[in-house]
Order: sequence, then structure tokens, then C-alpha cells
Amino acid sequence: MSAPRIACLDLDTFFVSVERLLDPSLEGKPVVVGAAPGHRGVVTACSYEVRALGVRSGMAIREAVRLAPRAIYLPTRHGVYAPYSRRVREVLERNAPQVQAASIDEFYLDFSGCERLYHAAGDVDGDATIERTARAITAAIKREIGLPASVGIGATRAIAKIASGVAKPAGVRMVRGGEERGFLAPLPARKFPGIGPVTEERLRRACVTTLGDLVGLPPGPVRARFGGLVEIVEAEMGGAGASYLARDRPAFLEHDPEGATGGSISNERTFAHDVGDPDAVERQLLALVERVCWRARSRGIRARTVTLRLRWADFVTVTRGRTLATPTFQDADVWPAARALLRAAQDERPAVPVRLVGAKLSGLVLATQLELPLAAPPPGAVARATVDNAVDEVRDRYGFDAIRLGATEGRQRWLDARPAAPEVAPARQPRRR
DNA sequence: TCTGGGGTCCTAGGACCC
DNA sequence: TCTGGGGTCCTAGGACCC
Repeated sequence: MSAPRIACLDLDTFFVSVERLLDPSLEGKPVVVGAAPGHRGVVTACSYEVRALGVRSGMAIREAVRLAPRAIYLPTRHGVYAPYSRRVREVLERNAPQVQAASIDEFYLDFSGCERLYHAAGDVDGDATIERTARAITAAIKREIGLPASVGIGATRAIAKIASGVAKPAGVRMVRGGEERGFLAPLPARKFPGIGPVTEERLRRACVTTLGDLVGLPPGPVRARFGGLVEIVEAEMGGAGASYLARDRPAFLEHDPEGATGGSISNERTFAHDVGDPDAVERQLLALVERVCWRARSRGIRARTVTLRLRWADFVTVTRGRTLATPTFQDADVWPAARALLRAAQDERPAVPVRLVGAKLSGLVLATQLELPLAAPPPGAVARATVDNAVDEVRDRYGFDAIRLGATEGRQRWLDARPAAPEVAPARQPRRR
């Protein structure tokens, strides 16, 4: 039997909690963080007061306003929340041997290897010690930072994560070794990480509502249809999380820079109103290309593949990609490819207005791993690269929007005038965080 | 005037090579 | 003049997560 050793700590309604720290008058009131009412967008986070009215994160803001017209609507301010997340992490690192951030408001703690410590304390299996530690951690986060948090504890990451949801708000829930099946079986299938709305509906049509229903499917075609999923849930019920969330991967590319080729850098924008003018879409795409390239440069990462994302007014969405011969982080290399992809896609449905456009870089490689070309840069290239570097430095310090580049047509000529050679300027050092 | 934005992972088919 | 596989790369789409 596997003893619980993984904890999942989740900050309750994190963005709302931070907004309340900054403005205590919001305490106890219905609060929605997300897009502005009347605009296109969704709910990013919401307080329990509005959840009681049916509001959920991910819901269209329009729908939230309909359900909770008197709630207080606040814009999402990512830059404000990140420092609080870092402070939480510091508390965790003081109290747990291993900490991994899964997102801005979710952390995994691994207590493996602490058995001798527990034994010395007279705690045979360690359960009591881990649970006590979890309570001490949530108390410290509340006392030192002011944020409520919930913790789930179990043998695997999946069990711990599900338990943290059950523990909310501001609770601790431990699933002891051997209790996994009894804990999971009555839960709605949707609670299992990886089962989303689509799979939930497929399961519902097979008369499967709970995780117990799922593993209880009799042998036959229906069970076979969900075969992989049944195996995964079965393993979790046995406390053996050799699958799924237990697949430990580095959480962040920054932590695994050696030869990292996975990952992607993308930005996309939904227009306030659907856009019928192809030139206007092109201008927005150029701004997005400049943004993703800047992000790649400031991380010292080049990309081999450029992908365009386009969503038309009727919500039909396509992605179109192209892989370049040489990895790059230069606007002048990425832009022609992105523009060609956009024009080809626009040609497929010329009369339909565009709702969203996006640019993505993938096939990432560390810039320092590349061999530099031996050829001397062509005339003018160094001067242009110097200007680009100066723009980058301002943006690294003050953010992408600190500098607006000139009229797009002039900018396009500037890009077209640049050599397509990927390396004209010395590689910049990755930005320190 | 329904449906954000940043990601990860998986699948599947076709090209191409051996 | 009929028929293999396996492996890798590329592309496109889709489910899911926070």
C-alpha cells in the first residue's frame, strides 16, 4: 500500500483574494475578475458569492453580467498577482523538501524521503506529520501573506489535486493509503484531471456519471472505447500513479534549458469587432509577430516553426504552420512566413470577417546551442540590428508596449530591407528573472 | 454583440528514407 | 510492375488545463 506523500496546494480564488488584499472593502462582496462588462471576453476568476449565482471561470462575461448584474467587475492584472505567487512559493520552500509550481496558483509538494524524520518523531507512516505540516503551511500563508489556500494529500499527483478541490475552501484533505478507491468512486468523472467537457459528454452517453461507473463498465465494446482512461483511473484507485499527472516533466522551460526543443511561445488577439479589412488583420499579425519574437529574444531562444492562427466571425478556426530552414528569433525571418500563411488562409474565405489572429513560435532551441555563420553581415545590417537591440532593451525593462513602432507600412519596408540571414547581431544574454 | 489567452499533450496522415 | 515495414519529420486539428 502506498502512503500519501504528495500534496497539492491551491490558492482559493487567487486573483479575487489578491484584489481583496489590495482593497479590503471587497471582502464578502461578489467579485468577478476578467474582461470588462460589455466587451468580448470571459471570467478569469470569481468569488464564492457569485459562484452561488452560477457564475464560473471561463464563462463569457456577458453571461456573468446576466447572472450577477450587481457584482463588482475588475480587470485581470497579471503583473499584480505574480509577486504574491512568488511569496507563497517561498513559504512552501521553507516547509517542504520539494516544491514544483504547476501554475500561478497551484503547487505540488513532494514529501518522499522524509520517512526517517517521521519515524524519529514516532509517526510510523508519516500521515500525521504531513497533515500537520500542511495545516501549518496554510496557516503561515494566511498569516504572512493574507491568502487562503487549500491542500490535498495523497499517493499521487492526481489524487492530491482532486483532494485539494474537495478541501476547498481553506481546508486540508488527506487520502490515506488504501482509501483511494473509496475516495474516487463516488466523484463525478469530470473531477478527474484530463476529463473535460467533451469526454464527460461521451461518458454520459455511455451512462457513466461517476469514476466508479467508469471502472465498473463490464467488459465489452463500451469499456473498450474508454480503455486507456479506464486503465488510468484504475491505477489511481490502486494508489499507483504511474500514469498521467505522475509523469513528471519539468514544469517550466526555464528550469530545463538544456536542449529544450519542446514548448512554444504564442500571442493572439481577439478583435473588439470582427474585421473585414485584410490589411487591418495583417497589421495586427505584424504586431503579434514582433511580440513573440521579442519574447524569444529575451529568453535567448530561437524557433524553427511559425504558426498562424485565424478565427473567422463564425468561429471556424484554423492553424497553418511553416518550418524554417534555420531557427530564428528575428522579426525579419518570421514575418514573411507569417504573412504568407495569413494571405493563403484569407484566400480560403475571402469574404468572411476575422475575429481572432494569433502567432506562435515552436520547435524551440537555445540560441547558444547554434553555430554562428562565418559570413560577414551585409552592409547596413549591423546598424539595423543596433536599433533593434535598443528597442529590445527598452522593452525588456518596461514591457513590450513601452515602445510603439512606426507606421506599419514603413515598418514592413524596414523588415523587407533587412537581410533574411538569421544572425546579424551578437546574441543577447537571456534576461535574468 | 455567446464563446479570452497562454500553454501542453496527443493523434493521425503523408512525405521521405532505408 | 508487386509489395513490405520502420522511423522520422512535418502539418493540422483537437482536448484539456489554469
